[in-house]
Amino acid sequence: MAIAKTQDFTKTDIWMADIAKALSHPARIKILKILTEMNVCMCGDIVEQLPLAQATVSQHLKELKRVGLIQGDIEGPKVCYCVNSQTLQKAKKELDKLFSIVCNC
Amino acid sequence: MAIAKTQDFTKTDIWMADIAKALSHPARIKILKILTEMNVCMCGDIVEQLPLAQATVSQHLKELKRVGLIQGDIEGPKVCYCVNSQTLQKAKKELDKLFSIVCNC
DNA sequence: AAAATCAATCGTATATTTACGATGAACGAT
DNA sequence: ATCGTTCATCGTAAATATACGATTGATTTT
Repeated sequence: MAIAKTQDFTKTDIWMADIAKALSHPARIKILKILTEMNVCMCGDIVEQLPLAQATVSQHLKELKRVGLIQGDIEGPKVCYCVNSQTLQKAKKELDKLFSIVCNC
Repeated sequence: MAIAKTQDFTKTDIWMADIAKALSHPARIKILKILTEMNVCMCGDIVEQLPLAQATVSQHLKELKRVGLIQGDIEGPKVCYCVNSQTLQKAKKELDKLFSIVCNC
């Protein structure tokens, strides 16, 4: 094996990249905003505000759920989505750290 | 055409998503850190610090260049890469705005 | 001029992402 | 029990991303 070649990425960098990936589609950024604006937050409501089919929106919600940026609570036939402030705060903190390293800002 | 269905994403959300996409790989996050740490910043130096082939690193650099997060100045046979503070600052600003909306943080 | 160095690009394989219609599962209402 | 609502999942197609070896082009060194 090579010397430095084999060194893997840090867990933090991997996590950071994963969060960034979740944010890497305008629909998902918009979804976060919608969830913040609205009191009620069913999938249908979100679909109405996006130029995408229900199946596609559901997929985007799944991706946001995967990294913990949102959560969905089942209420009968509906699912009430909301942002997960804890994960968002952690993401903000790590992003701040990254930006303070790479651009002193 | 439908009522709300056709409304497109905002330019800001698209830009934000694009920046996030550029950050959505641990190698690219690591590259930004390497470029910050090092005075000299040739592609070869970066390749040495990553578990990836030269061609792959070049591809990642291209993606970072695409969104303007880094720039590469040709110096003879070498290319001196460095972060673009201006874009990074703008990204930070927009991210801060997003986070203040979606999580009050 | 020839050789060496550096990095982009080409060609290619594989995996992932994005999008949609259709279907299915869960639940409330009738 | 049946029907309507809601949303996840399935199946699938197309596009994009990731990775690498090989090649090419540019430039410096010999």
